Amino acid sequence: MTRSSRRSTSEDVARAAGVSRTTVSFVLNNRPGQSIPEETRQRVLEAARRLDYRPHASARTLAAGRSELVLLSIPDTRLGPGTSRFVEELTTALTEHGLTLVTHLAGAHGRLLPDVCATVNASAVVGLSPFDTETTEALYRAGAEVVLPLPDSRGDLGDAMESVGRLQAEYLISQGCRVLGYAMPVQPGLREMTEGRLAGVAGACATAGLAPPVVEEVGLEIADASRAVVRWRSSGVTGVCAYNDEFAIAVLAGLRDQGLGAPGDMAVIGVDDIPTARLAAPPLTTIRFDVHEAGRRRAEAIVAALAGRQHEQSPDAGGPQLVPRSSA
Amino acid sequence: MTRSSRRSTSEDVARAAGVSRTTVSFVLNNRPGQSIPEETRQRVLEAARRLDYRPHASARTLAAGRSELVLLSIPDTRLGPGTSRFVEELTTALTEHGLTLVTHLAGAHGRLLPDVCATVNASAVVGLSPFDTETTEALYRAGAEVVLPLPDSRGDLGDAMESVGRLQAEYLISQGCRVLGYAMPVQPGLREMTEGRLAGVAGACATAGLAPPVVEEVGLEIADASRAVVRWRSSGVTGVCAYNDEFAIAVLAGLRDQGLGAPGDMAVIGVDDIPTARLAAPPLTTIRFDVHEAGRRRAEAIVAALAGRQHEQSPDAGGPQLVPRSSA
DNA sequence: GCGCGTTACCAACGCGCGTTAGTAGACGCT
DNA sequence: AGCGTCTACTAACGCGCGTTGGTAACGCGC
Repeated sequence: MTRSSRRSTSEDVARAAGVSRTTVSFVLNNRPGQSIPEETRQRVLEAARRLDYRPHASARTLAAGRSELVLLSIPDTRLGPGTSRFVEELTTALTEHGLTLVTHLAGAHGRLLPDVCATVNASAVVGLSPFDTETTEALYRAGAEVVLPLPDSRGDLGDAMESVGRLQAEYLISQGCRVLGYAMPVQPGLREMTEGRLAGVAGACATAGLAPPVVEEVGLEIADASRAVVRWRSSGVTGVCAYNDEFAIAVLAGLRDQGLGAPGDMAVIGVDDIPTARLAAPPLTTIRFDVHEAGRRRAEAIVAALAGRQHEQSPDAGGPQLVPRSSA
Repeated sequence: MTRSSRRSTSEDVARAAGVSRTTVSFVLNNRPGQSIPEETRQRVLEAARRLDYRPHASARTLAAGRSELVLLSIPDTRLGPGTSRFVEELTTALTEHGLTLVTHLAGAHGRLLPDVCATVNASAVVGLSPFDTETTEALYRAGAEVVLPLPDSRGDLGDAMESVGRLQAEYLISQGCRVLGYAMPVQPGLREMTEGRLAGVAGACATAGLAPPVVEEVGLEIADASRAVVRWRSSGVTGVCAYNDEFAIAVLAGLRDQGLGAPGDMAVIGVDDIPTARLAAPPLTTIRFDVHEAGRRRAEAIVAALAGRQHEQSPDAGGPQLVPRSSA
């Protein structure tokens, strides 16, 4: 395990190529407006390759005054499968633009977001849901150039959430449900998303001339879900939109616990299309949205903002899709 | 959104406190062996607080020659719920030591690990399973001081995997199963973990004087699992250890598809205790391990290694635990 | 031969910080 | 008074890089 001396610097490359450090910098960042003959250029590139040279991020950041780090803040509430995949996509999409994603789990024990932003010196900070004004201010003060989504804008994610809820409800209604229920997580912290989705459901009900959905808080326990089912039944609910697949599966378990079945006694629809959704009894009807697409778009918004450009969101390409199975 | 001028530097603090930058540095890093009167010390701290000063990470890294960034490499294979939580724990544990975790999803499209290591200038690189010698070399060359786990050592995770498998098998055997099956994911990339766990299961069988487990590849599809169930039945298998809860739930679905049930026709046991495990039909017996503990221990190993100390692993505190429910 | 434009390059500054070497002043002892 | 020691600081260097403001060499027209 020869921990070989030290990494090579642009100085080393310059020496090896027989040019100055400046020239090396010009070549490697292929700076426009410089006249560098092909021969020299090749010599530098070759030397860099041979020495396995990689610019020192901190030095570059310090000199250039901006880093290529993007900080993603995720609420501490156990990140669900949907979020994981989104992070995954965002990471690769940003990588393609030369940016590196650092994810930070915001929570009680961890450091505060602006602190982290300052210590990693991120040039952009991204969240899943909009930051409040105070935090946004603090982030700018901590050195962030770009903060997304901003307090006012709901962010594409917010809108997406609403259309997800709408899609759920519309499908249940199309299947003949006249009274809908909504399975809402007991955990706080998901509120942002929850509210968006619930709003979508309520909207669809209103549009169809139905009463607003009967909201019940549900935990990921059979007993919990079972009680919720009882209450829904007594309210005449025949179709339930769940916050996500995990809660939908809980509702399914609750139904089983009551000796009932989906969709016969109550239709159930989730969100996310997690791997086990198709394995549920009965296989879960759900909403999938193209995280790949979402991650890519978010990444582009970040890149655009960093470049100072205004990024016009491409109009809802790759929106949420219904995945009909047997639970609704 | 007043993007207020610029972040304050130690120079600003020095000016505000009426001392030199050196003194500020001494105070804030409370460097030992310096005699700084309490009065001055307070003046500096107060000024720093008032100016909302936070040292510039890149500058500090550049000067000190080492960063406080730890890079975690995760295989591209969709990170399961277990991994997510581990990352979560590791993040908070490292944060407590003043280190920041950057997670990188290694995969086909992304940049290579040593590249990323160099660009974020990580001082430690951690993986879930040991890196090969070549990669390790490259990481050291990319500037990493600490690479963990090293090629030779299996790492605590490897050992943990084996004991997980053993625990699964021992429980099924204690429940009266004489021929065991193993549900192995079709995806490659999980191989490391899979093999560890399978080895544990095989070991337990051998110890009990039973034949080695009947391995079947399973995908997360009902049809797939159903076929595996048929094959296991024809091999006389009465208990199945699944790679993790998701695959266990698949097996459960496969049993249902064949009109069979657990544990009557075939006992099933998973790993991870994911949220939906208790919601499965029947509720899934599984193995939970204390990720909290694991993350903390890993973090301590990293910190110790960075400090140049040898870290003797505390002997398997917080090992895997059986969570008996009804599927086995 | 001189002036001018172009090409090919480089010295040197500064980013914000940690750190080393050193200094000015107070104090005690001979 | 002179010397040493301790306290309380500070000037200045260098980390590796991007970038500005040059300069030296060369060709070309007159």
